Amino acid sequence: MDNKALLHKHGLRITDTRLAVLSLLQNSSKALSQSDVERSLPQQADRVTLFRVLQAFEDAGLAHKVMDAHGVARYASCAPTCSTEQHQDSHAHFHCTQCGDVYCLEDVELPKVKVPKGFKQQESHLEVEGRCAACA
Amino acid sequence: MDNKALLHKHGLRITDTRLAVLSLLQNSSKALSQSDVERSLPQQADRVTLFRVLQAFEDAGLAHKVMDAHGVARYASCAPTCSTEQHQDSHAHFHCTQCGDVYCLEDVELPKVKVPKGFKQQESHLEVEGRCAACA
DNA sequence: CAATATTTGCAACCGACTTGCAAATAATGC
DNA sequence: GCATTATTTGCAAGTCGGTTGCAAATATTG
Ligand SMILES: [Zn+2]
Ligand SMILES: [Zn+2]
Ligand SMILES: [Zn+2]
Ligand SMILES: [Zn+2]
Repeated sequence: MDNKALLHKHGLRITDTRLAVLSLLQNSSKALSQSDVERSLPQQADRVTLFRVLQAFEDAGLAHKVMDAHGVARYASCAPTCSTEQHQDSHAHFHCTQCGDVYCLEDVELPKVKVPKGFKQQESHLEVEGRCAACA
Repeated sequence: MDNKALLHKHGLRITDTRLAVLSLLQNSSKALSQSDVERSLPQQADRVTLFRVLQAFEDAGLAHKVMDAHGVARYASCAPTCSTEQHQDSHAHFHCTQCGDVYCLEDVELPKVKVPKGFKQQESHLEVEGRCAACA
């Protein structure tokens, strides 16, 4: 399935910017911030548009958002099983303490945690810190 | 040991604002953002001062910083074993998806994760999402 | 109490995030 | 293809958290 069909399947109209951003995310080994996308995009697009494209991708289950160590949102493409209804991104993330880059890691079995009385658990995420290959 | 001695032990001068912020963190069941602190403080202080107080607490090992789901820093008081040299806050954190509040949880044994070749792991943190007692 | 080092408040700036609105554009049906 | 409609885009502008430089205020030292 090409990306036009992919966008359509997730209920989004096909535009040049969306196609370009989608490819960018798919071909990146790391999660990209909005400004990363803005800088890497072959064509140029307004910041607000990129903000909304990334937001739409997240809503549609095409990309998931990870906060980096500075609290800036970074996006990575989703597994094919993600949809508008539900994301299935249970994998861990690696945060480089030097350059700040964020990488998706494999799925991991997470330990059970005891929460205070009355609290309801939904999902858990593991965040790993360290140095990436370039910085180590 | 009272808080004056505690500040002194961590190499910080004793000021009214620092004492008040320290008590606030110690008596809070949740992690507090800078603006939480500003709102809850009995006395009033400039927001830059609070920023620097929290920053100093983190450097000194008196408080640790957790990013909430919106990428805003929240602070919680540290275990007595934390110091300028090293933090020992290996516990998990609970993030309420409704109100956004962050709570420190117990220590957990974390699973080993495989990272890409050349990457160096340092620390890992577990983030649990769900509803807190008030929101559930 | 004087001398010194630190902390505070203020003004100001930055970057990320967000919204409203009008113009441009994609999808739909003839 | 062409008109109609719903969506997307760009721009202006505003919000908020985080951050710095500097001078005034204050804590510590002796
Ligand atoms: Zn997903
Ligand atoms: Zn991921
Ligand atoms: Zn600590
Ligand atoms: Zn904590």
